[in-house]
Amino acid sequence: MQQHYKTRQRELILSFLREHAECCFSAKEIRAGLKDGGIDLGEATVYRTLTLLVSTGSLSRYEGAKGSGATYQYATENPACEHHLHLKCRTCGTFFHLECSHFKNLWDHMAEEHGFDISRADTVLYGTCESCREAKV
Amino acid sequence: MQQHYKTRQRELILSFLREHAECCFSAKEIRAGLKDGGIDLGEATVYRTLTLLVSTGSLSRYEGAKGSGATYQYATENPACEHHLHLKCRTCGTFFHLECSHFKNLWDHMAEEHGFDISRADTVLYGTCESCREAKV
DNA sequence: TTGCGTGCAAAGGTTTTGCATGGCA
DNA sequence: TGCCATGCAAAACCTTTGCACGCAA
Repeated sequence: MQQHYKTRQRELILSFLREHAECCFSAKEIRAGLKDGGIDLGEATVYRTLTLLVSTGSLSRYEGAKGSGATYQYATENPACEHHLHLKCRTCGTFFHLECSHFKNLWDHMAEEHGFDISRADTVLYGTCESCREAKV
Repeated sequence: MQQHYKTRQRELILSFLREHAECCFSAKEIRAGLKDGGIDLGEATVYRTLTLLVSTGSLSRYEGAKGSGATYQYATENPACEHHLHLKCRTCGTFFHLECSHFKNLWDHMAEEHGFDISRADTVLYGTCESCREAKV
């Protein structure tokens, strides 16, 4: 197993995401966000760091929608996340976090009846949010 | 609203996906599949056609996993798909279709209690399949 | 000192776009 | 004939990789 050093860059990236734990950011946005704070990191470093932090469980990675790349988010280790669901509106692009115990049934059912272990952190349900549904009418 | 012509290329791509309605294909795979049949379409044409067919509802588009691109599948209009769920194993990459009435509860709950209209065709749940779970032990 | 991390530049893969030509209606 | 579609090549994007230098432990 390889060892990991604690570096300024890793701290910066992780801090940035921890301070905005309710949002998802693309690699580009993270880089831009840090740049706004006067910190300029290499592109490769950002990608390598994100990959590392996802593998250690510090971050979650979500596959991007059409055209855009993947997005990353600080992974809260709150046990409440067992019932946590991620939603993304196809129309306005908003990303929602939903706490609802109703979902536990689904995960359990999937695991017990279908042998599939759903990754809560990775999974995003796509659809249309309330505001956009109303706007369409 | 723009009009659409019925062209040989569109028919070919749609036929290919309809004949393999149980599978997902990347743009590259679709092109390769047609090439095996002696049909060589331009790259841009394939992408433009796929985008068009998704917008008309003939196809579903799924965001690809890390590294790979998006995949497309023939959109069956079977009402049974109301209970249809898509799963993708992060380990082996296998794509599963699962028919289970259990999910209707979730969709209904989402719509009624949270105002979010989930798109069945677009949504993919990520996790680990049975075989890979066993292999890990 | 040792070995991992960083930054730059270049490369890789997927998808989009510009433009002239081709084809449907 | 009038648009829309196709094909090629080039470009745009996002992400990864190679390599020399820098830095944590």
